[in-house]
Amino acid sequence: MKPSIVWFRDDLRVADNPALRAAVDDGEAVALFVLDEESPGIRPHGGAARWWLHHSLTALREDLEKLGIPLLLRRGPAGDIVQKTATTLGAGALYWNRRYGAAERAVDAGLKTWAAEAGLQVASFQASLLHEPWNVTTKTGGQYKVFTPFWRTVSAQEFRDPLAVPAKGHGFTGKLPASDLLDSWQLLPTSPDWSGGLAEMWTPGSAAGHKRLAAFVADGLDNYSEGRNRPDTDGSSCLSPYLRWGELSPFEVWHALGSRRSESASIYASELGWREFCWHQYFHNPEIATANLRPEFDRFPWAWPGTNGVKGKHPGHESAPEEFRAWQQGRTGFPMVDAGQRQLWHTGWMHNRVRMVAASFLVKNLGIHWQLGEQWFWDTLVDADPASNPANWQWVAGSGADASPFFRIFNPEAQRTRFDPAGKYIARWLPDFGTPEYPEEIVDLKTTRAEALEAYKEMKEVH
DNA sequence: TGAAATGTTGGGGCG
DNA sequence: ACGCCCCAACATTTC
Repeated sequence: MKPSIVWFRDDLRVADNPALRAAVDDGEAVALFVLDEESPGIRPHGGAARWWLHHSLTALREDLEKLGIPLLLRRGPAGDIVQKTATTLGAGALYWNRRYGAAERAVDAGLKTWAAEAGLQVASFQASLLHEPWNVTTKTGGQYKVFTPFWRTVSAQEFRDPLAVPAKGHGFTGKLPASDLLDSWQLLPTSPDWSGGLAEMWTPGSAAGHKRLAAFVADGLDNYSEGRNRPDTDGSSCLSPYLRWGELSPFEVWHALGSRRSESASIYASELGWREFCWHQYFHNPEIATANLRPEFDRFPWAWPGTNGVKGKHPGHESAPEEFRAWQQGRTGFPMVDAGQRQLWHTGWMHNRVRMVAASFLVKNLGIHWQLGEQWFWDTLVDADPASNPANWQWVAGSGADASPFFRIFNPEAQRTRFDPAGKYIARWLPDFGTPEYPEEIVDLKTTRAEALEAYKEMKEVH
């Protein structure tokens, strides 16, 4: 009896895992994870993501061990590695859950062709999205560009319930090919080890994800419509990293909401909808992290255009690179922005409302291209994925599909009064606020706002 | 999932 | 009682 390989990617869980289920149903299963930093077009993980991945793989290995299924770790270009591993092992079948980036799909398609020629059974499954992007189209057959009609259509459709954890006793017990030691990948930071704050806030792994989900449904969901806006409370679900790494599936999360139809439950459900919407945009626009979805933004006169060759210089922003560093390090002199950046640096996560404020400030008050902000978040967030992170940055910048209008400019001070009225959030993350050490405001909100609107007008005027 | 500028309204003080 | 002014409070428009 030949073993089946289940190739894990962004689905680091044993529950609700159709690929794992297929492998187990076949007979004996071997799990494989490939750290692929070489295949062209696949974005290498950021620092915070590497930390999460290390611990997530440790947790996955334990969960698989309970089922008796061994986990092989290999590093290199996934196409070659999977092929070699399957050959060495003498595997009879190859299963995985689908991914949606163009480069990833190219690797997967190549392997499907190879497996079919080599006589292996091969199948892929839907696991990371509630709705496959190619199954969601407007009446005229195009992709949805506006969230509301997208969500109206999609949330009315049926989808499966989550699958149970497979029974144990289906693990492969024969001789295994060599596996890397997880430590040899050096995913954890050293000299310095900056991960202490991440470990304080997070427990990666599927078990912790399920625990967090249950706690949120019990304690946080009913107040979510208010709570999600308040960085001074625990109103966020904090499920994003678990969804990003597939430690929770969206089917499980949806299922956990049950039949609740409260306003808060609907708002939370629509956040899952935004996640789907971002992934669908990524599927249709593989270059979403580098190309404006609205091409007119290619002409936007950024003070600091980033790396995509956008021309232009806007008066008053000569020192943008230093301002960018101030933004990254949380010393802009605007407490809402600075507290957010310090929370991010410390925990690998930033409250969603504060993300919007910090992003708006970078793009509209500092005039710095959204790509630079996107790259910073990519490197520092534990929940950044290649779809949601760029899609949300383009949403803030106004260059996205169903984006916020450019002239919707957040005032970080007004946001602070509205959403952190007692100053609890600021006090938590900015111990130096109110002392002589706290930096001066690096720009004037009123004039930079006016300059941003002027730049936007300039972009619109060019033909 | 804004904010600022501009417009409108209506109550109170006052001659 | 009336007109006038002031100015919050709210509504609408604009960016």
